[in-house]
Amino acid sequence: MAQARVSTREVVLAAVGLFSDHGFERTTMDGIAAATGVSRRSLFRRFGSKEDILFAEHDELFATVVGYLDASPDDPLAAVRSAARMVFQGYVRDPEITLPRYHLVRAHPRLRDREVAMTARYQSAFSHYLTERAGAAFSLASGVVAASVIAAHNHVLRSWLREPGEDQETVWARFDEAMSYVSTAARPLLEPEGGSEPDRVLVAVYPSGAGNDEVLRRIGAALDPGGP
Amino acid sequence: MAQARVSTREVVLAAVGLFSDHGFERTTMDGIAAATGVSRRSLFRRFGSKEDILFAEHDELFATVVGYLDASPDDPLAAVRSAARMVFQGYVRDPEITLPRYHLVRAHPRLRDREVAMTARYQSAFSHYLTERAGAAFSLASGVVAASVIAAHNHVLRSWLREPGEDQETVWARFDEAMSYVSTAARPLLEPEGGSEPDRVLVAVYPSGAGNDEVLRRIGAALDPGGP
DNA sequence: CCCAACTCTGGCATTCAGTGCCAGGATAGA
DNA sequence: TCTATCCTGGCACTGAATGCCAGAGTTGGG
Repeated sequence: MAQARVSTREVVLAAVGLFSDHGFERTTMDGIAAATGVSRRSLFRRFGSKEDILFAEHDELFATVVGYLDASPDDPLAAVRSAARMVFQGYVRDPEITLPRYHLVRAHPRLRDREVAMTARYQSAFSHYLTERAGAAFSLASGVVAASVIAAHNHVLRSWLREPGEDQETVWARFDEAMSYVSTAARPLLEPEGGSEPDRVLVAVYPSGAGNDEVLRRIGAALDPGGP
Repeated sequence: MAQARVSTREVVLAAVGLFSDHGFERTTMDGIAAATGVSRRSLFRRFGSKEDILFAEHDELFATVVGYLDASPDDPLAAVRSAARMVFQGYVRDPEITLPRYHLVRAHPRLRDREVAMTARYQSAFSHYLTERAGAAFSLASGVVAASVIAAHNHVLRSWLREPGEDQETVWARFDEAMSYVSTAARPLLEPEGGSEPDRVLVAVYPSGAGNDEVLRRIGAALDPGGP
């Protein structure tokens, strides 16, 4: 009768089902224990808290992502971009958990805070990684870049969570587009070309139809307002 | 014997003292009730939860900031920048609460999550405000800009929390510098100059010593890699 | 094969956050 | 003054979370 150990995933799926059916608050640990065959005491031991059951799978992903970053020595920004892609995939490939969790999170401020804290952990990890690679002088830039990448990630993620039935290719295209958008704007912040100290940043926005000459002309005019 | 109602601030200060002295977990609501003269039941009614006592003052600030944003029709980015300044001032002007809270937050993951959730609320408010003003087409940009402003704010805030004794002018100078840094880079994302649709963004970083000609030359080279 | 050390599990008891209910006192308005 | 309303505090209860202990299963060494 060697009852095989009930897997983490099985418990999470059962709990998510109960939460979705009867609400998070109204679901008790005793209920989850009864539904899974795992004792209440063991649930607390293995997951820590009722909330933690909802995010248990996510924690594994976080560990994976951090491990990936640690092993990525080149092109920190590209590594962070890939890491964000891993996170996004973590959601998309497991809708059975992430979709009901999304609806639960929307309904319960407490769970929302928890979700926010998760993404903040990624942001912090990204920021520290970038600072580590780019140097302490870039800690502000690293923080801003990490925040931007996370914001772009969340932007696309939310659209998928609201419309999960959409074509996978479309979703991924949107993700990559958002990542390109933010990482293009971010790269210069982390890699000033010269080694000289306090560089200046120039940002120009111009119509996509404009030729290089026109772009140069406008920038020249902006740099030298008093000129001819 | 009309016992005057104990103010929110008095309760918060007493609770912060207890938390700091005996730890957050070990401080019970009964203890806070005994220390303040407010009944345990009324504490829950007025603050909602033990955690909420720590962040009660902060909630008022949040309401103020959101009200400020709603009443700021012009130059959304400048308004957000001012809002961030208000938040920063909310911390700096009340070290009696924010400093011990910082140390508590560092020690207890749960409280840290709560703090993170607070700043996420600001970020969300900023993002929505920017999207509202700039148009739905800029929702991604709004999210990125809001995240960047918050990141810069938090960057300076953390340095103050670690070194609260520093000269006020220095602190504020650092704050304004960080805000200039991020808002300079962010403004073009929200305000493409022409009305034409999908503009392109150019970001260049160059040594502060470089003359305008040198800057133009480099940009020209970057725009036309195959050129002479 | 056997015993010992270790690990994992479940049951039990306890603490304490959080909530619903109700009664008493203060206050404002007619 | 009488009444409706609000705020407070006491009481009882649910349920999350933790410590303690005992039993079952597993591993490793002799």
